[in-house]
Amino acid sequence: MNSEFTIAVHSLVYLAYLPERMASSEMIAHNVGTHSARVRKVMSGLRKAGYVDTREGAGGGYKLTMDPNVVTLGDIYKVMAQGSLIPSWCTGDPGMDCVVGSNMNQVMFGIFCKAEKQLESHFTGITIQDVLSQIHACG
Amino acid sequence: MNSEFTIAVHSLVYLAYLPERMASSEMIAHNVGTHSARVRKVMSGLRKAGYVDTREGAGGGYKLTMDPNVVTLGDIYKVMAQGSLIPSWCTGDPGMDCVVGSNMNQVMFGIFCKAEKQLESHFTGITIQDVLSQIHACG
DNA sequence: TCATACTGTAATATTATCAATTACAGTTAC
DNA sequence: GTAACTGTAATTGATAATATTACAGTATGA
Repeated sequence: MNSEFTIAVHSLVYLAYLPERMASSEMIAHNVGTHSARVRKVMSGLRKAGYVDTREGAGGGYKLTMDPNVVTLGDIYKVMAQGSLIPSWCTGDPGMDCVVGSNMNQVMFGIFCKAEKQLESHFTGITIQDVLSQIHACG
Repeated sequence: MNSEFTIAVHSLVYLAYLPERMASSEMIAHNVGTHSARVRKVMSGLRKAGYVDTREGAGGGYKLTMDPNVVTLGDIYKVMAQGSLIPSWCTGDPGMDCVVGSNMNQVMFGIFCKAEKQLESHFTGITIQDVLSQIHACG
């Protein structure tokens, strides 16, 4: 699984947790446990998808624009990690003589696609606020 | 996703397809599109789990022992790729001061575990015979 | 207007993971 | 005894993930 998805979720939950709902890449990176450049890349994707606002320059940073009760992990998955379940490595070869060898690729692809849809719908059942609530329940 | 799972499924479907339900690692490797040593490693796991029988020596190879209508991809997943959905890379750090940073790891782990259970149950709904039937339907 | 504090992005290094390859001991059939 | 297999591990090579560095662009405030 793509770790950018996890970083994105963590960042959004962190923003939702902050009273101002705003933080710099440096602050987020420290909370997530990675480097600010990586956070900026992930946040750039979230901005393009409309989940955060960016302000460049001094005092700038990222601000959550969406309602944490509305945005789901499914939304984030679609933006950051869609297709991550399907293996890049495929077996068989369509040019083969054998029915099994020549069609396995296609059949497995179909199976993985369905699996991915189910995974997505699982994530769609969890909002950013849900994650934050679970975190508070940990304490 | 671990490609050993795909190799295992392909191998079992291939065995189920053969009239004798038997083949050497060389034959399987050719059909799958990888090397015999890799096939042997995967088949070794399937043997330990009881899905195939092995015969060493000349004229040996692997033989399907289970009913293709009974063995599911879920069974194979459990043996070959369990846990593959959970990212190895984790965000946050339990020793942190911030509630979010210190608990995110645990919460995300729980979410991924549930996701994995659903994935498993998706695979459990598909038998080796189902895959073979889908392949025949391709022609 | 200049220094400062940010984002955006790309390039490069560094690891980690995955897969191919090789090797060889052990086993069975003939 | 030889040939054809499996079992397993070690090594190499390829690819992907992550960290690091760098710097141009932009806003803020003295």
